[in-house]
Amino acid sequence: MSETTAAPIIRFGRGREERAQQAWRTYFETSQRLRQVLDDRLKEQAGLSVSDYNALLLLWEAPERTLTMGALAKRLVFSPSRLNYRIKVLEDAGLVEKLACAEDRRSHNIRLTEAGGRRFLDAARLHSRAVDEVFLSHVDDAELEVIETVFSRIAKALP
Amino acid sequence: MSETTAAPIIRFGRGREERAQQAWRTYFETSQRLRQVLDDRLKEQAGLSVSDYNALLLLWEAPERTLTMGALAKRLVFSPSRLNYRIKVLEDAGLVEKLACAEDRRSHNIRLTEAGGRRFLDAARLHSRAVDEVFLSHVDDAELEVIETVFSRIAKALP
DNA sequence: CCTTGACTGTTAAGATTTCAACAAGTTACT
DNA sequence: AGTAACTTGTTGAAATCTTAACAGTCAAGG
Repeated sequence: MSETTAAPIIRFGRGREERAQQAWRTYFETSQRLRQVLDDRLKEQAGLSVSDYNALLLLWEAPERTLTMGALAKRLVFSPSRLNYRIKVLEDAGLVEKLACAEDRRSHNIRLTEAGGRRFLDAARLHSRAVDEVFLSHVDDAELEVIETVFSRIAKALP
Repeated sequence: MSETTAAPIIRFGRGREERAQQAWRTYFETSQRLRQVLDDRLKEQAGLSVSDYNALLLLWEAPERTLTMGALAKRLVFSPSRLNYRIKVLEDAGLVEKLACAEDRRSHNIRLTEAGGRRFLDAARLHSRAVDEVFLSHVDDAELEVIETVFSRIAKALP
């Protein structure tokens, strides 16, 4: 640690505050690595980024396998323009199609194509295996329940 | 998917597998939103991305406030070329300086400047407040310990 | 109607990141 | 020494993402 400063902000081993920040950091760094590993693996095995996979997942689950741009942008955490770009890519790859929307002519419906569905299912098999391997297999039931509880509580409180 | 017992076609009630995937998803989505919120907030309040903040944090803690490119790239989860670009930005901003390395002449030492240190401390105050608000304040001690335990276990097992 | 303001996406330009190929320095082996 | 293999970092081009400004549509009030 540092010797020069009189009152460093970062200290270890003192109160709840310090241990809490340490726990945060462990969580945060691991979380980042997890995402990286899963992303690399999915790209290699299925040629999809985790973000694109999540887009397909949301469409797969939606009624008619269809969602508007807005709905997608909100659930993925994407800026409208990022989504726009990404959808164009998925569209060019034939996984998704963009349709005019009758009720609201500003809006566009994005629908999973047949090929997109097949591609999603392939990826889902591989991805959930990877999630098991890097995450779930290291967590017992009680721990998993704590995680589920805590993170949904946090999600509710998020802006 | 379970090979050991006869797998029922129809399951009544959700098994560990389904609940586990649900917990994963809650964790994963919330995790993404957390990062987003903290990043936005730190950018607004201190003009630093969370990634850059973490770079400064690692340097702050290092002996001599100095690390090599390689050491930084590894701890941040950055490709060498991304780190290279980002360090150039921090260098231009005067927060960091790049020095030749005597022991290994391929290598470069990155050192936090005086201004970088001040900037880091400012950001650290704001950031740790934000972390409290969006994360720590929603987690009690027991839960926090579970999280610390689980995520360091996972980190150890990561490739 | 008709205007005003909000909502939904789109675009262009610039910033950042990835990817692949590359240099230079080190290490191990002969 | 001399060479091959590896490690450390850098580069340029292409892909991706952000930001700010925009066009079209809707919805509410006068």
